[in-house]
Amino acid sequence: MLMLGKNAFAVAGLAVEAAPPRRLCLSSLFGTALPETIPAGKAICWEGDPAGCVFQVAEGVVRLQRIIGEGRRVITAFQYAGDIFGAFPQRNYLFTAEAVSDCRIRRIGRNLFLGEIAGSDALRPAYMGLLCKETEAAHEQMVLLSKKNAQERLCSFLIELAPRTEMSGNPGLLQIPMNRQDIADYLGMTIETVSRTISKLAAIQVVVPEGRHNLRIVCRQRLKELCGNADAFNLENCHRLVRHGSTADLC
Amino acid sequence: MLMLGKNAFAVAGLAVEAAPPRRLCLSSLFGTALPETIPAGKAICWEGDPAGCVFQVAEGVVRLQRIIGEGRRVITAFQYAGDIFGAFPQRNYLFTAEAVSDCRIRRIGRNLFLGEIAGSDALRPAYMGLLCKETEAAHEQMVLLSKKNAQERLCSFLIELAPRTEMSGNPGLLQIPMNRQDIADYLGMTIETVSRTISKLAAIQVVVPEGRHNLRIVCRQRLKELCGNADAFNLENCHRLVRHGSTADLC
DNA sequence: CGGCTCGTTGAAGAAAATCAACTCGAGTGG
DNA sequence: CCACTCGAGTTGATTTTCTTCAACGAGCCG
Repeated sequence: MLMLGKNAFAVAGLAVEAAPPRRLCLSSLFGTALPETIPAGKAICWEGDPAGCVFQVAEGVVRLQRIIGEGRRVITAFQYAGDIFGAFPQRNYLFTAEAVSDCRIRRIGRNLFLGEIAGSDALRPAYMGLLCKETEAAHEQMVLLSKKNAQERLCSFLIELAPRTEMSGNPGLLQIPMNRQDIADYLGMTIETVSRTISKLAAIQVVVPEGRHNLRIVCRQRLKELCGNADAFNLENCHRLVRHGSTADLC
Repeated sequence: MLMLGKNAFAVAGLAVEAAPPRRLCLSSLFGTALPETIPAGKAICWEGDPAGCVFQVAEGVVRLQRIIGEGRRVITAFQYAGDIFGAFPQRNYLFTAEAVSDCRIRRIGRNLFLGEIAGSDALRPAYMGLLCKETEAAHEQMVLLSKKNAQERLCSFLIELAPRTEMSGNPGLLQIPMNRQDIADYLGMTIETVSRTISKLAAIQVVVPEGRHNLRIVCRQRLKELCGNADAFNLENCHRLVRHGSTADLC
């Protein structure tokens, strides 16, 4: 039941093929492109290379990463089935993209992509939406890396992962396609800390690991609370604002 | 000589007024707007509010920040004279903007701004360039927060700050308009660690603090090396790529 | 001058990294 | 089918780094 082969992570990408062919949707631009198969670990594009193509994940998971000196790697984002990456109008890729699991991806030329968007009043808002979503994610990640502790980081990751890899028909059971090193490099921690933190969450009965690559969420509410996101604008919050020298009259 | 009042941070914004009135330049869109004076600490716009305006810093420094629960603040970016912010096509602001020092800013309506860009083949690339620069900065910040230690963070900050606030006529002398708490919240550390790290850099003769808000860079080359950025794509680097499971045939 | 904020420094503590041993499970080959 | 191997993951012990708490000092303003 838990025997997962290399190819076992094709789940949750179901909606992509069924996407409506209306040209309102950025996905439709990839409709004609033949999906390529990318084996796990193989690179799709390289940081610094001229950004010739825009990609869509049809199946599997892709990591976007940067390498900085002395073997340090930062994963800036994961891309799941349906996600489009490389669409930012940069001249060169800001990241190396690699398949986390065996993937199928589609690609189209960047000029074609941008041209279609420029020529369509319907696509432009969708494109802007994509850019916004990406920036928002980047900001969220900055907050995570800047202010959250190990447990909050991991919980945030799981909550973010849930809608992407939760098994339909088995709610609460997450697939975790990436290995511990990937998670660590995404969350700015070490594999040991990732491992320990998962164990700790298991100990307090918030999740139950089922093999290396599956995790059952026992108490989603609790998991959300452990993310360290302020949902309530409370008094404490205001005090700090003042302490930081803001004269904002919010309180 | 080092007596800096509240208003003393208007430097380095010299080029803005003199910007060419050609419509090639995004700045020209702000040409008609009257500069508003914003006292230090005052907010310019709020996170979550409808993004009604786009702003340009005419003079001074602005911080873009997010508050998350329990008094935690993250500064996602500083904006200096000439910089445009709030231009991202989000419906709502992703950050609260506050004046670090007394500022003069210009604002124009978001719809006007985006309309002008949509209507001009010359402005669109400039706008795209702005978005790219911002994303690139966000990625750089993720790397910093994810993998750099205190010293590397501070050095990176100083190197980034140098071209913005270095006093013309006195090369090597940086103005540091923001206080220690701002720097700490930008770099994901505490004021104490910021202070200690500056002292340490001073001890090894890389910089010399001159008062609270000025810093002389003694050895810029050394400072750059201490940033922890990989400039060389060295062997070590490749080994790690392999270790991380990449089959990339770079080596 | 005195009070105040901001910044610095020291000492103690906590969190995560590092180093190292061990476990588990998947794949291999007899 | 079972033993073996190897890599990934876990767990423990130790160390490092940064935070936290606390005291002190310097500049600024009335």
